[in-house]
Amino acid sequence: MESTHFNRDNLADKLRAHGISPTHQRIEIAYALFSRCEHLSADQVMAIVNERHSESSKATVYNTLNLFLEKNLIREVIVDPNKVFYDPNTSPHYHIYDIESGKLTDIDAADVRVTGLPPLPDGMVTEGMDIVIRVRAADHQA
Amino acid sequence: MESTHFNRDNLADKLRAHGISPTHQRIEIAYALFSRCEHLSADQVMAIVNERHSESSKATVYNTLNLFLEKNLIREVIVDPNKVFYDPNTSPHYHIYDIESGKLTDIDAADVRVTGLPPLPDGMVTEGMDIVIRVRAADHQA
DNA sequence: TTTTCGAATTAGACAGAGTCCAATTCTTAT
DNA sequence: ATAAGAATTGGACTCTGTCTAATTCGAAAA
Repeated sequence: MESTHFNRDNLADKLRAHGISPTHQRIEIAYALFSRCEHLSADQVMAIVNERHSESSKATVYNTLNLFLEKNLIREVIVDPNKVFYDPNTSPHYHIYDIESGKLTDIDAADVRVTGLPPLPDGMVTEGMDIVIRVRAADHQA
Repeated sequence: MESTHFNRDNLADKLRAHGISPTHQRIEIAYALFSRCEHLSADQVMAIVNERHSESSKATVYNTLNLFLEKNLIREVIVDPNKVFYDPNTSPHYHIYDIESGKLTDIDAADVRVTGLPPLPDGMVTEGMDIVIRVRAADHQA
């Protein structure tokens, strides 16, 4: 099982599997996200993709990230009021957020159990649940 | 116990109790938040406060909301990538977020139990936990 | 009451994230 | 090879939020 190892070729397949035609720019953006398995903001993605030569414009980066979101290739994580993070991990999981460094860490949802939630309002359907644990280095005072 | 009923006078006391000198503008902003018990964005607060006459500038509204946050008079809720909501309810609670209307509803934390969370990384301390249940009207398709 | 001085407020310039648009350039099927 | 549609682009634009320097407020001292 080498499927965790992404290269441009199997990423193109992954895009096609999600109904996305794999253009050069889209593959580079997917590669940025999936090769390093991190939570990246749009401008981090842009910086990575354009490291060597200019590969993608700002508009394309945003278009593509939103397309990936729609097609459920990635998820967005909203913890910082200033920017959205994009998460290449789409399996159910929650997050630990270091409020000082801004670093995000995954928590596998499989082990987590939440009980005592009230019933949803009538005619409403769950789209998902986000849990964010905000943490801080113990020695720093708030 | 009529303490749930806020007027300008007991709001001034509430501000003082949190170490905030109660100016005219601060009281109006507090009144906007606490009289209606809703989740408001900064520009909603500004609109409410300036409904009749112009009472507070944009800078004051932002300064004041951030001051209230620091002094734990209110909390911020980050669910919408576009704007922060300010929450006059500081007792432990979570949120239901209607992704179509943007409406936020409180869930009392007292009944909710979360188990199976991994231990925190070494030297880290919890600042708090946010839970957001994203919902949608059942008939609308995603 | 008047003066004084630090605190609060203000307008408007600014910054950064993200969107929009019309023009250009790629894809791809024929 | 070509035409039609899709993707990409730069740059202008919007929106939320911050900053700054100047003004105004208000409480305490005189």
